Amino acid sequence: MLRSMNPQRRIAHLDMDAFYASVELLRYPDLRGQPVVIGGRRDQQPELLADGSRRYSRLRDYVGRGVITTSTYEARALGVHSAMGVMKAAKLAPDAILLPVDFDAYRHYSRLFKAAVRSIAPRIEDRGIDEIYIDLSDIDEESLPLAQRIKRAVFEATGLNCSIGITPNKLLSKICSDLDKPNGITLLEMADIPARIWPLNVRKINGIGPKATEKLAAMGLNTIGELAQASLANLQKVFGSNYAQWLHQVAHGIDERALSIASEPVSISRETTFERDLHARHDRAKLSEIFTWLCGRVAEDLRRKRYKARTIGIKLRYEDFRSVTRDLTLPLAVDEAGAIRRAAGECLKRVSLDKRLRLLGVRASGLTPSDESGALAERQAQLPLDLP
DNA sequence: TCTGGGGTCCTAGGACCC
DNA sequence: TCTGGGGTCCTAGGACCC
Repeated sequence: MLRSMNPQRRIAHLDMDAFYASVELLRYPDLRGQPVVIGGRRDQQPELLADGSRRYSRLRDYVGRGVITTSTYEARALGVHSAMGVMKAAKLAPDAILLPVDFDAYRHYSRLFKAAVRSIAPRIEDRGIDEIYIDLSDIDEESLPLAQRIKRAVFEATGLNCSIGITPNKLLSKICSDLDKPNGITLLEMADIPARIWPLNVRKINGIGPKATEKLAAMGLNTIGELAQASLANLQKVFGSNYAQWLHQVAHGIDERALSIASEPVSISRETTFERDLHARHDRAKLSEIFTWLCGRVAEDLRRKRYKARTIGIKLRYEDFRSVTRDLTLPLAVDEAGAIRRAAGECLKRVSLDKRLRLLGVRASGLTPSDESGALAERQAQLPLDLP
């Protein structure tokens, strides 16, 4: 790769601390210092009382499906973490405050913190609502004061804290931004890898999830250092050759990936988990209503973001949590609710509807910018004429 | 009282073309 | 009626991430 010819890079990973929960604390400062979790359904807004105070929902009052999206550090101390079912969290922390998610607010603060960082270092890679990579290679300033300056700019723009890792690549910076959370700065060089990275669990590596961690544990490999000492041949017996080679590299802290400064979406989707499982025949009207609604939302999203999609797909999750998907690629790209509904309806005919469903989703992929798709279609139509 | 919603990337097989 | 590879597109599922 050309990248390896470059002098050493300096890459930061910036991660907002307990982002959704911290945004909620800006709005409800009286909750500061308390265990607060964000998640569940969207219907438990705090109630404003006559004396101006608020009455909040408690975790113990919640009934139904849903997971925790984020929690404050006080709630985490009680064992409540992201992706945990709300009902399970309620057992651990019945008195914790429960707030509904408000993505519009989080997107607003997301734009603010990213703009603040860009004013100092313009080359950033978006990694979702609450984290970014920053290329600091061309900035003439020592890492520690630079990191402090970025953190200060983020705080001044949002009132929120973040944690930053600075290392020669994305892999290591991602690990490091987590090492001194919250409100931390971690700097690391390649020479520090044996002392500071190798003792960590393999799960700390972005790209090693629950399945790979379990397989590695079965091989007796728990720390990144143990993974680094493992033979490539042994890894290849358990993992595919590509993944085995990647494991071997990342264990040594090697990662030449460039930052992706601009990107186009690959797919746009909407899905919903029902309050109770629905049956295709018994709950036909309800299911049909939700299906049409999802197609409408996907159409809205496509038009708002100015894309058309040539492939429409559905996703079903059965009561036993098994999921299936079906796709249909159309001759022309679409962005209208009716066309999406028809294509998704065709997909629905190809799945079994004997068991009850807990989730239904609609997905649009094969995206083309809608501004140019007309011109593109014209060009394609002319193509045969241009051939010799 | 299990297990959300929005994504990306990879693999693998079959169709089809050259 | 005997058999190549390579390339692209489509579909389905799964791991992983935030």
